[in-house]
Amino acid sequence: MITSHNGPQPADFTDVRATNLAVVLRFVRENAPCSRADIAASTGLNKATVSSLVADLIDRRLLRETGLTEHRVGRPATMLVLDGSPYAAIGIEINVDYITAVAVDLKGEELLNWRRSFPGGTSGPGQAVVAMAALARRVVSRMTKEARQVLGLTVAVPGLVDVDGIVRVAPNLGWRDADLAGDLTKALRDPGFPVLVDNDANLAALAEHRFGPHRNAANLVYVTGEMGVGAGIVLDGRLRRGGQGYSGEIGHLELDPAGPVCRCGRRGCLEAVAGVGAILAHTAPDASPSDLELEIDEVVRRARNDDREVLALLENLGRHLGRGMAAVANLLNPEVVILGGYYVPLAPWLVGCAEEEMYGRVLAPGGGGCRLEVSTLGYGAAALGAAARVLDSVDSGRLPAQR
Amino acid sequence: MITSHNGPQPADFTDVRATNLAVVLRFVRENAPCSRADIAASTGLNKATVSSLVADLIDRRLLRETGLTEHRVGRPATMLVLDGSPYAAIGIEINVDYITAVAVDLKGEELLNWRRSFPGGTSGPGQAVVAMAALARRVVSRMTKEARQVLGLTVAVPGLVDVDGIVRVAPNLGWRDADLAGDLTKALRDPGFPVLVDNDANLAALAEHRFGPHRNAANLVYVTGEMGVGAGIVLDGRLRRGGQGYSGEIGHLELDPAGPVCRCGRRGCLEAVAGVGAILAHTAPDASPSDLELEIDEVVRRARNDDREVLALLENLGRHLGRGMAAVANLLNPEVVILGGYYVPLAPWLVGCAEEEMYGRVLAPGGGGCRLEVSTLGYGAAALGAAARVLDSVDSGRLPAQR
DNA sequence: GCTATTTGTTTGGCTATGGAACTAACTAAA
DNA sequence: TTTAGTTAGTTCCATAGCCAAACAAATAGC
Repeated sequence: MITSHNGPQPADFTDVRATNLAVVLRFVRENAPCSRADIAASTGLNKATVSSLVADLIDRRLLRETGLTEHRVGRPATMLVLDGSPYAAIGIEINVDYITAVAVDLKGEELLNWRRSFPGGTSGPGQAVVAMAALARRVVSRMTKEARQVLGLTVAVPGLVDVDGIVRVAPNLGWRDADLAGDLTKALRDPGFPVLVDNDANLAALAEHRFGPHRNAANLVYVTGEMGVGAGIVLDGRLRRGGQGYSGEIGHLELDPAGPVCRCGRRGCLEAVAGVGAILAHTAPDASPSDLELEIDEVVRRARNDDREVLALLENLGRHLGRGMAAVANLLNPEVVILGGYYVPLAPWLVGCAEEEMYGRVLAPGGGGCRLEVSTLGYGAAALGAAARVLDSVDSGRLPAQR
Repeated sequence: MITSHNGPQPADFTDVRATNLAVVLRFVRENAPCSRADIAASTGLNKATVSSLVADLIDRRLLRETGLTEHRVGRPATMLVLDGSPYAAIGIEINVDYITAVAVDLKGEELLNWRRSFPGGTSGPGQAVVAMAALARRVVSRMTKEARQVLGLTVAVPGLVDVDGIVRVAPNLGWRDADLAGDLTKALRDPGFPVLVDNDANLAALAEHRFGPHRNAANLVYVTGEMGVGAGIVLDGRLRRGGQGYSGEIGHLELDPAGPVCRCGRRGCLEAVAGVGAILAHTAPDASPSDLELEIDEVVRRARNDDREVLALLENLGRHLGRGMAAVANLLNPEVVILGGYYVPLAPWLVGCAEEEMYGRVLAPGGGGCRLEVSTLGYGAAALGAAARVLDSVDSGRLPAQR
């Protein structure tokens, strides 16, 4: 595919072909089932060209013909759909206490979703690589058994991942400067597919952009509330990682210089006043990070029972969150900000006040058209996004070889 | 040029040609003088292709052959340079008290830089359109007299400009929902070149990206300190405008809920604590907006004379500014944040403490590689960027017709 | 003057698009 | 049942524009 954004990148015919193959593939993904004639009419490509492109994609087993249309004037059309069966994309998410693996087919249909508990907190990625490699091998072998070719594997890490895929800092895992992609590739011994690493919020944003209800939005921000708070930024239809890959670090956006002390040492960081930790500090002051999910469940239970203290804490959190999101909305003007992670179960008590604060602070007329929404993708968003990362590279022209 | 970022956009041969023409043009812009052989070697295009492309560009009078190299083994090379003479791009910047017009040639050489005082503050863009049209006509006629073809005109406006070029709100000008591009096109009566409108900070960012000392940075943020504070965001080599075109509104980033009241009604906005108005409120409480420049000169004078009060105010402003820039750096991870507008003359007293605050707050290792710098483009940055906007569309493949 | 070297052009082959004509397969109506 | 009309998809050909290789041109150095 012809990439226009970074300097002199000459184009030739193979680029045209790749671009048009990707155009057809994406069109079918979004409009399946559809006919060759539909594709030609909607994309502007010539009928003959579409036929040639479709034949190519069928050869590569990316598309498949289904039945014909009936009971219409004129020759019935041969309908085309994405062929889900021959390929798989794998996404793995690692966190303090668990590893999640998902596999999806070309359509994005989830093929499997495995979660393994994982005793994190060790002093390096060594054990994690072993555990991830083991899990990945089992996923790959399952996919192979289903006669699927694995297109790629991406790992979502809660930390700073630089442009080369090196994990620079992952505070909750205790990692620094870990070449996870390299180590994992080695552990998998020539896996035959690319292994990538990226930040979890970035990948969750990608998942929303591809699979979420706001998949039409070319500009969206995904904000994840775990122990920390991170964001993934999609602008003009692509993930924006910044100069070194460290974009989206909003956890230490300073909201109130007189606020509570954050674990980073300063006061009033978004994370300290609007992270889920800000609530747990009151309701379960000595919970360990690995009990996070249970503690949140407890908060939800108390909120459901109209526990005054918890409701007040949640409202306070929501207001601070709304202020943070206003900053994001003013700076980036996305169509939507999507709350994920532990913000999801807490959303019923957060979103109202967060919205109120946010809309009141966005300068652009009509709030700049920016809505605040809650993720519907569940906890596995980052893992799903990791798989989506693989599909993205297919969609942008890196098709699997013919035959 | 083949744009890959927004949905199905099929490609054909003319796209390949346009892409490669743009590749050659950009290469020559950055490496002139150079030979056809250089271009082929560096871009990877075939020598024959380069010859054909260069011939085309010479036909369109975008390139010109200069002398030959001498005293080298082998056949001497015909050197190529951008042909500055036959074209011009016009940028106009409108502000409360003045209108600036600049014209540049293809190389970006400034052909003229006119500044007219303009009694703003009226209740609509009508007078401004008349004044701008008059100025534009004079610039155009000067360009025509120099036998230059005008490639386009862009207007920089201090306000929110939506994706269609409508000025939604321009507080200092008192405008709302003004179709400036349309009105100006009408006033110029079929000018024969495109007329565009964009936000001033966006365009200044573009100027930095093309002409500034950090022109290599694919990710940069330009922050302008006028009465308000605005930002222009370049990520992955292109201006990012957000969903509706309202990105970069950092003026009302809330830094301190207990801070001074902002003109927006809330407290502690970046604009209220780190806008130049925050100083003038103390040093010249009843200055009119149109005296801004004089008042800033006075502040600079007092700072040079070690006026304690002013130095303290500047340090305070710098610290707040640094905190705001830390938010930007954490969220976007640009290679550089460039301070412009009235921050430039005040920079000697601001940058030190702003940097200190910023670097201390950026989470990524090594500050994420993000530097804080001061614009060297002067007051006309937005007007220059407006002209650069025109050149950008040429560079991305919209070449003037042959002959 | 001869050779080596480098530049730029010419020629031919190849790929992939677009347009037009054509075949295919159906519905609807006479 | 035949015929006209409609839509789908293929075939054939012209064209654009890339690449590779051969070639012509112009120099330095011996």
